[in-house]
Amino acid sequence: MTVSRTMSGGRNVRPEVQVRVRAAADQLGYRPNQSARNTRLRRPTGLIGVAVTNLGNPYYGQFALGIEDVAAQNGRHILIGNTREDPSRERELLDDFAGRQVEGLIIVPAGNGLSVLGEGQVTSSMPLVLATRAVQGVRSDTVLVDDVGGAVAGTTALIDDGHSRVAFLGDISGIPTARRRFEGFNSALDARGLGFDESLLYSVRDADSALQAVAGSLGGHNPPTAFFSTNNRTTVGALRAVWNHRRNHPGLEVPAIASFDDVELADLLDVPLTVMSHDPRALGAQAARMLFERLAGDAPSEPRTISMPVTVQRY
Amino acid sequence: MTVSRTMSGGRNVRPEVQVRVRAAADQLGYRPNQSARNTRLRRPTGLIGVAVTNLGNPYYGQFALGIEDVAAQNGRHILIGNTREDPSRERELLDDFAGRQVEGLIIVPAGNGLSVLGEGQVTSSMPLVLATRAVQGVRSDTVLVDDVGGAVAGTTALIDDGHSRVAFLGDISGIPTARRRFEGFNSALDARGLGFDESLLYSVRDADSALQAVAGSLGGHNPPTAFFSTNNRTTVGALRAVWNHRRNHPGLEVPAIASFDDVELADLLDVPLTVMSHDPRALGAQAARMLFERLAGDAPSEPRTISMPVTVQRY
DNA sequence: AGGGCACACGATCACGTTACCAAGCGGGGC
DNA sequence: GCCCCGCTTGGTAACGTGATCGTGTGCCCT
Repeated sequence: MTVSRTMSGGRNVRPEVQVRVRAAADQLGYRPNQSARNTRLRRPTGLIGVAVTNLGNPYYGQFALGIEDVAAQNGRHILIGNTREDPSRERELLDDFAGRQVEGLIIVPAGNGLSVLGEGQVTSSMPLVLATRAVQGVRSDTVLVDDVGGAVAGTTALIDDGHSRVAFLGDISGIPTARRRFEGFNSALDARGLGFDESLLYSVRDADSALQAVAGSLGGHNPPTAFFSTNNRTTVGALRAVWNHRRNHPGLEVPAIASFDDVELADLLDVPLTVMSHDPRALGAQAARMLFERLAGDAPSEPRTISMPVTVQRY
Repeated sequence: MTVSRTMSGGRNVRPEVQVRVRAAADQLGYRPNQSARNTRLRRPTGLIGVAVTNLGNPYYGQFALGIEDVAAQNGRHILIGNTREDPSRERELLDDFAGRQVEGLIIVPAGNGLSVLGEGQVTSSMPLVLATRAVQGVRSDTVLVDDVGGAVAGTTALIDDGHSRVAFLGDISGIPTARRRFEGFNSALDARGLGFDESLLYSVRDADSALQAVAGSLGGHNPPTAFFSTNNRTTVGALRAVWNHRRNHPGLEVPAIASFDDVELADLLDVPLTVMSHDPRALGAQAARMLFERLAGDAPSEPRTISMPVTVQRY
């Protein structure tokens, strides 16, 4: 008990004894065992479980950074996992997180609406914040991006530039975010009395496939004059394809791109670019703040949904 | 005990009983408590502690992804922390990791050579792999990047292009990696009988300060004709500055950049660019493999150091 | 019938920690 | 001198789990 007291502040332990205890601890390499501590105390573990769909995407790096910042301020650590958009991997992670007694979860649900969160097993047992995507049937705090509004604004900007034939790059069957952006895209076309040519819908998910799709599209007959790209990965591919096209066909009008998500250096490329951007780090921080508010009991019992603003910039 | 047996495979439990146990578990939302399990078993926790210096840098996102991949293959999870190059934050993280009984550590030591790893407290108690930077006095598995060789090759390429006045962008006092790259840079100059003008050493650490430095340098008298940039952050700043410079001074020779680390889309910018690149994801995966080899007892007792190759590309 | 054996299941304890309680000691007020 | 109080210190139990062992049951072989 004297050791325990010493290690946790030393209240009611003679200073001289504390010195001896600490010296012995140093010499033996003793460190309090958090696992044991947690079993005894049923005290929070100080861990937050975070699951993202693609850790390698700089977007989620910034997102994780935002969470880490806020977590550190609150004396918590983050346990991070990568779902690769795979629901079964998501389930593994959630089970593991639950077993490790994390205090709360911040999850970017895996694609397809097949997220296992819908089953509500984990959900009910601990605070959860969903990020960037909602899941049907799950009532929890959620931080979304204004996908529809952003897509409307970006698409409208394209139309105002005279584009009436716009292709869409994104996996609307697999990724809910892409679906909502498609919604905004479509309603902006509608609002201006333009239809969408279904043959210009390219279901791509990464930079390479987007590059192929755009190159093919520009090489076909009656090519679009602009591309709507749903995320930073597809934008990189589209930019490369358009850049190649410009090089190979000097003098021709350069196709425009509207990109959801910013891409570093894209503003220097001299490709007509409309960026619908938001700050993933702020999004992560917001999600973390909501989680900690709930943990502290400062949140209303009703789940809250916050939508992060999307700004449109032209390059 | 019947519950315990059921939850861990169900050996020697009647199927009918197993069904009842699982039903009850589902209904109660019961999940085995990992903390308790760990105390009882002194069994590994399945956790790997990872500390990086800047989670927001896409470089470390890829690095973490490489670790996560290998960790998942080995049934482990990663606990990730951001040191922000701050040794005291590094200490906090390491103490916390140790207390949580992580099985091993993969650490990018915080800058300044002040990494607390030098004190050897944590080091001795569990397997450790250092990544990208070594720490004086610490004998452990290490995965480095061929900083010196890469810098020599990149610098030599610049010289072969006719550049003799090259500025250096990087924080050589704060970041060991920058120091080694500076070493290679210098020895390449030496080898060709060129000296380095100390006034062209810019101690910058992020994109903004690099942009300022390059802009100032190009605006001064007797400006350099090329810049050696130590990492992807400083390269982004340098590219922007050079790009602005080209726009404002059309017709003038465009300054060249040699960049350690690749930057997405930089190849499209029409700025003479030499990239000394390596794959951070492979680096992370390598570090993780070394750690798991050691955990499995398959590693020689002598610490190993692996150097990841650096390739030079021209754009 | 008796012995042996495989299987099913629960009682007990230990893992490292801390809450709680009890005991010892010294000082101050009466 | 006595009592009470506060500080210090250690004994004990309990957190949720699983290893070990003992007990009970049913089956097969002789």
